Amino acid sequence: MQIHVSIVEDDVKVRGSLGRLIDSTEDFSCVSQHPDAENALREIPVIKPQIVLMDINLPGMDGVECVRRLKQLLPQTQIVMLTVYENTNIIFEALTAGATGYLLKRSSPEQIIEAIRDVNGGGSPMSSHIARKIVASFQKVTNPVHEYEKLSTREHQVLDYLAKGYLYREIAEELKISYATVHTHVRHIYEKLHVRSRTEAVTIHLSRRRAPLV
Amino acid sequence: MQIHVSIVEDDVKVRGSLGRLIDSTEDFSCVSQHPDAENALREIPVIKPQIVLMDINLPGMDGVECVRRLKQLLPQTQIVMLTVYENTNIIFEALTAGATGYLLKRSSPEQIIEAIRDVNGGGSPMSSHIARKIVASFQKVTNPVHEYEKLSTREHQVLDYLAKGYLYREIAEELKISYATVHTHVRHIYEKLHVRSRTEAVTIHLSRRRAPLV
DNA sequence: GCTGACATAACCAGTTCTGGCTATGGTCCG
DNA sequence: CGGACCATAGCCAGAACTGGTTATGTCAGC
Repeated sequence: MQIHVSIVEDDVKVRGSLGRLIDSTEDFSCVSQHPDAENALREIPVIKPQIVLMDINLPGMDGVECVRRLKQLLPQTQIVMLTVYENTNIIFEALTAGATGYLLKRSSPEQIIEAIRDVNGGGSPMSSHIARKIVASFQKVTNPVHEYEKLSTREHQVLDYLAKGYLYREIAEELKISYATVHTHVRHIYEKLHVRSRTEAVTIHLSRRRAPLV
Repeated sequence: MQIHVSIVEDDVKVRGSLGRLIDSTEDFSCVSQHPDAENALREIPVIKPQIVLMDINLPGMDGVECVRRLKQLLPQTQIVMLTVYENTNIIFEALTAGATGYLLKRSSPEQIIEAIRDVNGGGSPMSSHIARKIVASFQKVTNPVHEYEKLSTREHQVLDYLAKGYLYREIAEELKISYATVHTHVRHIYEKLHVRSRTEAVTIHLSRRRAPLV
């Protein structure tokens, strides 16, 4: 028996090529396509596909909210999120909302097909890159303070300068170390704090520096 | 009569070429060179040059502190700071510490000579790029809140997303506008807040959002 | 009706950051 | 002594940001 797949995606070109990809696969069938969340919520409960591919970014209601509602109506349906970027917060929200997998749009056709097969087989497909982010997100949520405390002395110093807006080059000069070393410290800081940018790290830093007074 | 110039610069190559540049100029004479602030503070008061070229970044005591002390000992001496980068904070500190001019190291030999002549003639040389930063710094110091209030509604929205660590691309998607427009908003925000990076803008943003509660 | 501010959008050229690696030497602990 | 950090440092590729410029349409206010 064929696996029925529905697609929710506002970009008509992406939607079309996904549909063709699915229909061109032996045991898959694209049973419906929806340009927005509202349309999807109206029609998918009737169609009852096994799998839904859902774009995160939709006009009007976003993909995450759509997953939340759809999952309530169709708990058996597996939903795989599609996104062009990796935003840790949204990944986390989508998963708690009920998504089963999480794929990057730049994934190859083979990977997408494989992912659908995986979900149908009880798996939870996601790029390894995203998988790490998810683990990180959970760690962040369940244990946010601990990680910050793990920063070494040097890493704290570097973070201080990052918060002041210094360039790597300037931090290197201030601390009399090389640019490469600053770079390495920054990477370690990001790993420990589970963030992907200076701003996110600084936000944590600033909030932590006030919190201890409580 | 010749203009006597002293140089404070830790990099021996830069020091050497500056010295040669000065000595190769008709009415200039490089009367001393110093590899660090401590050496400069010990010897320059004895030599009493008219002009001092001072590197901002020195091992041990930095150039700004050195200016502060040197100016106390030799109020008549004009000090021109040399730096490889443009950090608004340091520029401001150097000027309040007593520096008269501010030059980028990547300035041409002609510009450097011209700057020394300018200082000796009562001027205050600095690259136009730096001049703007200084004006901005003063505006920032004398009127920090006003500028922030000038942000338009859209700019405030964008700044909110910047603070959350969103990429331009993600902000564009959220607000349903193009990447280029986000870029434009960000530039306007930086101009109004007189900053050069996301982190600096976000720092102001976060501090403002707490302040009104007081 | 013009001026000024705002929101939108695009182009280009640098610069900076992010994230994979690998690697060495030091320290501390079990 | 081995293992686990830590601090240091380098290479590389790709992504993102910064800054300068130009341009268009809208809308409020004079």
